[in-house]
Amino acid sequence: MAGQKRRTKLRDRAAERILEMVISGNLSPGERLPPERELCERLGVSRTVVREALNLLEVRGLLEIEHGRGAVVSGGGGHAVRDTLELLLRVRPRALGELLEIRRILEVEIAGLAAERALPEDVRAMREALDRMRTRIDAPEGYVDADVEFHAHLARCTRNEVLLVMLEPVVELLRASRRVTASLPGTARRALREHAAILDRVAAGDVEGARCEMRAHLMATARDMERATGGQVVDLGLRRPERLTEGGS
Amino acid sequence: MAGQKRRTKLRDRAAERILEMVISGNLSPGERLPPERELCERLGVSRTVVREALNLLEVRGLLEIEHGRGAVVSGGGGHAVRDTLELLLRVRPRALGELLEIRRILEVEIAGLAAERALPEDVRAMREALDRMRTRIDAPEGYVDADVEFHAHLARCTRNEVLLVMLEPVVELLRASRRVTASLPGTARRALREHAAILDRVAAGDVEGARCEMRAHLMATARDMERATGGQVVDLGLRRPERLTEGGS
DNA sequence: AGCCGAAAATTGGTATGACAATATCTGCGG
DNA sequence: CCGCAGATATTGTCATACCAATTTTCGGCT
Repeated sequence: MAGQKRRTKLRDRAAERILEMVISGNLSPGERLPPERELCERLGVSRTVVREALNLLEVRGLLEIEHGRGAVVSGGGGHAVRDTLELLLRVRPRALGELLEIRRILEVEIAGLAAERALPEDVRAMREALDRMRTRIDAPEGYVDADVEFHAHLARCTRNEVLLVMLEPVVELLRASRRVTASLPGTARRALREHAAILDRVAAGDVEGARCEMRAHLMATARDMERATGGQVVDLGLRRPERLTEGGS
Repeated sequence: MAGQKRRTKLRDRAAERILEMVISGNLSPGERLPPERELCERLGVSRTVVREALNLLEVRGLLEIEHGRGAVVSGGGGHAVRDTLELLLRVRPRALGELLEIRRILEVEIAGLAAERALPEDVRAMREALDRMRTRIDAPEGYVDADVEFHAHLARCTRNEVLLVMLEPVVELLRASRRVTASLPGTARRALREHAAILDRVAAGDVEGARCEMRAHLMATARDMERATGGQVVDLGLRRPERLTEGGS
């Protein structure tokens, strides 16, 4: 026979071909794919199959499909990993502690790598982020945002996008927890000091020092969290009645 | 109207409800879900929607759908993360180097955590794996398998499943590369020595020592790979004409 | 001409029904 | 008891129709 067995679902083969179209067609993020009906003709399958294939690629993070507009190539594709891990957490909540451990590992190394690779402009931008943090130190909302931004920027210094992708879900999930710790008196100011210390070591290119400061910072944060919750494992607001998939970037 | 805006796609709301059914129903991995038609009645939507919802949950790793049999709850859910990262690599191949860096970070810490948490039976099992490795040292196939198994078992010692999930894709992708380095004369024997050294430190509970040995091992491996490929970035056989999704666990 | 809004065209979302492909169960005959 | 063929259950694919959101077109008005 010409083709092998039809064991693989049509949906998957269609997704594969669409993926190849995207890759070989050099479609940059933001560009639109042909509409479903046209893909049907090109691939020689029904619209059902094309839709399932597009859905597959959307869930995997390659596309973003919008009602009435079409499917566009997604940049980054970070939310795919995040959503997957989020689902994992909802099925097995005990995985949260494990995720925290991974975050600890990665962030410490991130600090080290940042010390190796940060450019002057990175340092400058982070100083500004730190300043913004300082001004909003009494507004919990803005403070948490600035805090997250600081960590994100630090990660970006590593010039490792995949690292960013793998870290993003964790950070996102921890937003709520930071809000908890930020409500404790004094912690915000202390965190600010620690961030400054990290940035100082990064700016100096002191790899081991940066790692060390980050480790200290994370340990202090963990201690705060424990204190704030009375040793309980935190309920990080994982209830999400809707939005199993992602909407905006 | 009772319900709020219809902004969220029916597919997503259906997936959410099915997910809740799985969670609240305490369905263990391996158990079957109701057939599509029954879900249609229960959720009050068409089969189209139910199918797209099930597909979503399958891609996310919660389910495994088999033709003619139905949808069963999947254990682990590791392949979901792997497939997502794999797609990322196909769209942006340059991400491979970044993934390697992440692996380096994680494996070093894994060695440290293993030294903290390995149980006697773990050590025993790993010694056996090492012995199997020793006997097959001249058969590249079996050697690579044993090597991968050693690293996997080490990761399992951390008692951190999520860590395993995040590491799996990387290891899987690196199988091919290990085959390359294993073909160089002497490397297999040297890797064996290094593995033994790591295990020795783990068994002794020497956290820093284990980290150190692992770091040395990875550096040596990287050097070999560089030597074997003449400094080229390796082409790790990422071509996969089919199977965008996963079949077996 | 230029602006604005309604109508038309485009495109994804949902519903329905039918049939094919595959797995599982059932009962008959040996 | 075993083996095998048919019946049954369940997912996979197709075709069609219509709904909903968005974009584009175009005609009327200023």
